[in-house]
Amino acid sequence: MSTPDVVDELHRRGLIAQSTDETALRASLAEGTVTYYCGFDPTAASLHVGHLIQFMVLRALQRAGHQPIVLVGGATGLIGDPRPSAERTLNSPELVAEWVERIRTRVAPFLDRPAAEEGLRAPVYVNNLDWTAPLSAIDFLRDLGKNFRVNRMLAKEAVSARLNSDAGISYTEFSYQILQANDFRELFERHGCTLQTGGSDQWGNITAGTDLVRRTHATSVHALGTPLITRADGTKIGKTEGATVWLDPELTSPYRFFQYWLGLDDVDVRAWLPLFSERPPEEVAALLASSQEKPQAREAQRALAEELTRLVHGDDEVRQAEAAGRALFGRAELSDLSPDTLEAALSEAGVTTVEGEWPTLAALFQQSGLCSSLSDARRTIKEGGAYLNNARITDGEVVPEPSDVLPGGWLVLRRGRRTVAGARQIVSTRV
RNA sequence: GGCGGGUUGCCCGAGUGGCCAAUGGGAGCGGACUGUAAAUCCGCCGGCUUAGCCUUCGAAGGUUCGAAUCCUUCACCCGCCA
Repeated sequence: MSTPDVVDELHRRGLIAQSTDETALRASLAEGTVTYYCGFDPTAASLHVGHLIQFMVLRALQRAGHQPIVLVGGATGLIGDPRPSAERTLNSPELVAEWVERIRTRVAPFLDRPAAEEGLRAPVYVNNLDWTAPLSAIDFLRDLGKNFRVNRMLAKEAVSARLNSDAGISYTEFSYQILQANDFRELFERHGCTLQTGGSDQWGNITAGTDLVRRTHATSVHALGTPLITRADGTKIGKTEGATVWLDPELTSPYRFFQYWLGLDDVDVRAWLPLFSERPPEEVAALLASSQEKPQAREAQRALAEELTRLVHGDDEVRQAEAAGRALFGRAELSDLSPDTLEAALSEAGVTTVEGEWPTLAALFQQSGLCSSLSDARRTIKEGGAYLNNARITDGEVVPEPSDVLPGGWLVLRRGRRTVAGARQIVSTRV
């Protein structure tokens, strides 16, 4: 029995949108351990669910016995890769450095855990600031710049889109592809890295790297591009209620993370399940069939929510998130829930505390973050979208009654069908 | 350096002296219908002590009874020319 081919697996799951010479890549992967890398730029304090697909590729290759390198772009994050729309705002070096660290610690579990538990190769972490910062302008122009033809650089989609837009493009962002190309060259020289994976929106930068290695080392190295994932409604992955779904639990609670996947529509979950699930193909097929036959059961959504929450946040958080969901969306009367259950559920959903007297309900909605302003809270109440303990609120100017308070001192606030927060009064001890 | 064009609410984009808190579209939010789905329909979508008031149209000044709209200066962006 031959070992399953990792390229086959990636294709089956739809994780490959484009690649360089695939025959050569397959041969290389079959021949022995390949060192491969994927880079993440610190453009925010955390990665988000859109980045998960890169980890799926990294993990599949790791499982096949290859050596991962995770690059965090301490240098490229200072420059900014060209977005199709407009120039990026530069972030301060201090901030970028902070994000680099934060991202690096969050990313570890994806590859370190399999290394520890299954004896796979442990990832190497690198920061491109290490080799980019020492580059002088002379080095950059003489040693690197000579390898790049402006004609080809202009032809890259990210650049040409901007050239044809009102926004134009700065020399800074135009240079980005050279830095990313140089990363591949550095990793080839330092670690023998011969494969880069990344999103298809990065394809121009990725091939700039394979070209550079070919020019400077007369060697063909490889690249794999993942498909760009969009939702059925055309919006980007990972946005919900106007907010990004981050991987960092400080920014997006595991509960909300779980709810994001659970709330996917049927079209999206069917498209995404193969991409994001590492279950055996038969299980994935069964879930897809279930989604077709009895979509209202939402089995595919639930399976995906459990699997990904477990991957990103761990077993305990899956249990908490599920229990919270059951408590807050279940049929049970809130007053029948035990204080412990209620507290656990609400702390997952989001909690606000009030010192002293209860404010008006409208103010409570604003303080809980459910509404962005008092006006917003009043508006929501007027529209019939605000609930206290699952009962619609009609007057926002009243103060909660003692009889409203649930066991444990909680009020359950809800906006719309499914955005929930808890509020509790703190009896301030006299100073 | 010269000439021209531009900077409007989350995004795109109307608006060239009062009828502008500012048309329209998208995103978002709420309701109805559902399956914690999609589609659809209806409503909302700067803030507040909400039949009223306050602060917005790159920044600062100015003209005017009155300015997003006119003038001046500054900043930034785009294009053509040098």
